[in-house]
Amino acid sequence: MATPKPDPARRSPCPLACGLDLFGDRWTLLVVRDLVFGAERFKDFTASPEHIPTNLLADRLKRLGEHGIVVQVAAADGSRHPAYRLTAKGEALRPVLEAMRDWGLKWEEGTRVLKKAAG
Amino acid sequence: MATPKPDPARRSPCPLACGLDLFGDRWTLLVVRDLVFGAERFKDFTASPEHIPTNLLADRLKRLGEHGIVVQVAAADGSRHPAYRLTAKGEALRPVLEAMRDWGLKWEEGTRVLKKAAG
DNA sequence: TCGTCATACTTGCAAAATGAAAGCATTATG
DNA sequence: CATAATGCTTTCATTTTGCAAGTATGACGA
Repeated sequence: MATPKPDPARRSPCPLACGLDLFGDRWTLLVVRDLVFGAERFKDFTASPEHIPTNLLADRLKRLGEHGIVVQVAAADGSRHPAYRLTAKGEALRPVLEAMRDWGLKWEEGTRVLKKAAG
Repeated sequence: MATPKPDPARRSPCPLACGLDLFGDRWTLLVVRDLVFGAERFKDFTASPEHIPTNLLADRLKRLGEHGIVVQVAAADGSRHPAYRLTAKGEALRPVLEAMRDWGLKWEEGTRVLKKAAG
């Protein structure tokens, strides 16, 4: 198979710019955070303190799915409602979240970690 | 001095959410990247391959200034045009950029580092 | 000092994204 | 079976983005 072409919509070959095209907004990394924290179901995400609008949540889950960061799996409890899980590519974002968390804790007054990450 | 209150506009005390309110968009961290790479003047930023619109660049430099991440300094070459520099708070974002860079390099096809960071 | 070019923005506007609210299937529960 | 919970979609006002053009100031050579 030929070498896959880089996305023509990409702004530059910079890995940072490329990442920001994917999760450079106010919500996407919070969804990833919730997944790291063990969220699986739609309502889990809406229960987070930031209260993401449901239309944005649906959109973000879809986008993350399209980019191989999230997959739908059968719910562990046998429910037929969809459950979401991080892929390896999604789990690999953990160091990004940790770096941002550390920065926030050090430089932004009044921030604190709310729970421990699952895993 | 009394304990400073947390920003009432803050979505939650989560350091991640707080950081995203500041740099959760497609451009802000690219501006920080350019500063790490040694950019100082307005035109330096516009010369980057992503070609940030000038109205957004002006807005982002202002916001970063208001949040103590960037300061205006006298230009090293004696010019009276403004020069921008990262503060310690801004330099502290370096691990965030590095984590995102590493993620992009590993998971996003065709990305590559364009230059070496200054400093 | 005058003219010219570069720099550093600001303004205007169309298009896209955001976010609040309500609506509505489908699934679970008593 | 009735009712509630879940997982979305739709609507629409507001905000943000991004392109293009305009403008004001600084730098520089004649």
